[in-house]
Amino acid sequence: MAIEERGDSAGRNLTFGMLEVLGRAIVTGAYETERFPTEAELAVEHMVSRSVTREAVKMLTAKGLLTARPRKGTTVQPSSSWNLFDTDVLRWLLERKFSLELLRQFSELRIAIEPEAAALAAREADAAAVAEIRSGYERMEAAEATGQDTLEADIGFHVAVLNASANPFYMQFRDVVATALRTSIRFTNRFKGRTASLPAHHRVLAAIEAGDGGAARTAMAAIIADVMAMIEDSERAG
Amino acid sequence: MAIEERGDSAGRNLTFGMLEVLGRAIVTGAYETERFPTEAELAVEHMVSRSVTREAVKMLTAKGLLTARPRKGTTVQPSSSWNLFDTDVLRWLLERKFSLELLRQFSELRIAIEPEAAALAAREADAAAVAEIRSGYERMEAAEATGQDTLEADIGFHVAVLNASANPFYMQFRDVVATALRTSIRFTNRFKGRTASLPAHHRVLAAIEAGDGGAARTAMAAIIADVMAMIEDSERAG
DNA sequence: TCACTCGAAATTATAGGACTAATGGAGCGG
DNA sequence: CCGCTCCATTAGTCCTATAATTTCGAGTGA
Repeated sequence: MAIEERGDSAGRNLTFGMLEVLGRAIVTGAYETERFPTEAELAVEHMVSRSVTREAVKMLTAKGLLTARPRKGTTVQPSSSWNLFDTDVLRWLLERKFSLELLRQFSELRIAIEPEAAALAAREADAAAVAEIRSGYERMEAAEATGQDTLEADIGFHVAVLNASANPFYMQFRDVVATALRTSIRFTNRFKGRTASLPAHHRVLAAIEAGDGGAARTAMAAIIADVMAMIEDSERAG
Repeated sequence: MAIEERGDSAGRNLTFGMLEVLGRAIVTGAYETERFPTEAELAVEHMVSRSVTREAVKMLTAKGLLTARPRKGTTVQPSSSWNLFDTDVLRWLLERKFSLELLRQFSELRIAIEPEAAALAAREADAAAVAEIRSGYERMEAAEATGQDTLEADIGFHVAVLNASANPFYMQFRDVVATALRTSIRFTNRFKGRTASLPAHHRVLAAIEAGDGGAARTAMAAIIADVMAMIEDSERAG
């Protein structure tokens, strides 16, 4: 199959297109049973030059999905060495191999990150960062009223809190959280009428504005715990 | 400068060698004032073919350090889009641009991750994972006695706890924590006679063996808080 | 029979040339 | 002054040739 023929978005150029195709194939387990093709085979199969093939393979290598050795060929790495905090890898996983278990594991991570980020934000955030959080909250209020834009508003709020932590390691989770929330909407949408709790989010905002780290941590923890409870209910329900 | 002439380890091949050289140069800010060279210039400058150059650039693109567009050239991305949880990127940062601030920010992340990982480990760890943690602790005891191997034993303990969480997102921090601890030894070594507290680590082990998540969380939090206090003391001292 | 060496084959790694495509800017025409 | 066209620049793509690396097996000698 030629890459240009794929119906969905193939990326800016042939290399990025091939990156998407191969990345998705790898995370969905297409090469768990059969060996990964050689450069030459990939080039023929996807109707691109060896240069394009090699560059795509190198990018996947950089993300931890592949290794290449002369004579041995190119092989898929065990999933334990994939970089899950690479937004491409995470997106492939969530879009193509979504599972409640994966969503629960990701939410377990949020339990660690976001309350602590909120606490940091309460201590460290400057006026602009706090304004971003407030603006995110107000957008959620507006979305609540109209029923539109709820997901993006929710994402905006959580991203604003991460940004306000003034710590690059926490800020790193921006894209990760945004990607995960956006792709899991198919799941959360099943719960009609269940939107993110405005009062809970307001408690986070108020605590950060007051500079109260402990209260911000507690309030954010409550939000994520709520998400977590919903997921665990679903897991029990099957 | 030809890559083969570099004194330090250049990686398995020319492409990986160039990846290291360019990656280090970028994170240390070598291109903050001057524009990033074009493919052709890089190839000439490093005396490699355009193929090698392009593959190295593609790997750096995959890690979020570069973007390339026709006519515009290859440009360095703002550090906010670098993937800090890529072990290469983190290693370049810590080895070449070490600062107390960076170490403190990283420790702030550990405050979020490791206590929660310990709590998960207490709930989820199987016998083999617990055995790994115990073995890590015993290695620390032995290291304490001989004064050798203390750093690697400490790393082993913390990595074993992350592994025991049975959550791939927490396990992802294995290499990151290992890299950070290993490269910050130059700093921690300045505190002669100050080794990781054995009793504190034993409390973590005992809580996990007892399946007591709350106690494991508290005990691990104490360990990281101790590290954090040391860093903040140093920051005040200058 | 066993171990050891050495050669051949497979596959990635490297080099380099030719051409294409995209894009930004200069210059030209209205 | 505006807008269009054309040109220069740079990454993107394709191709071919050769080198380097490593596995596997054939052969060889004890």
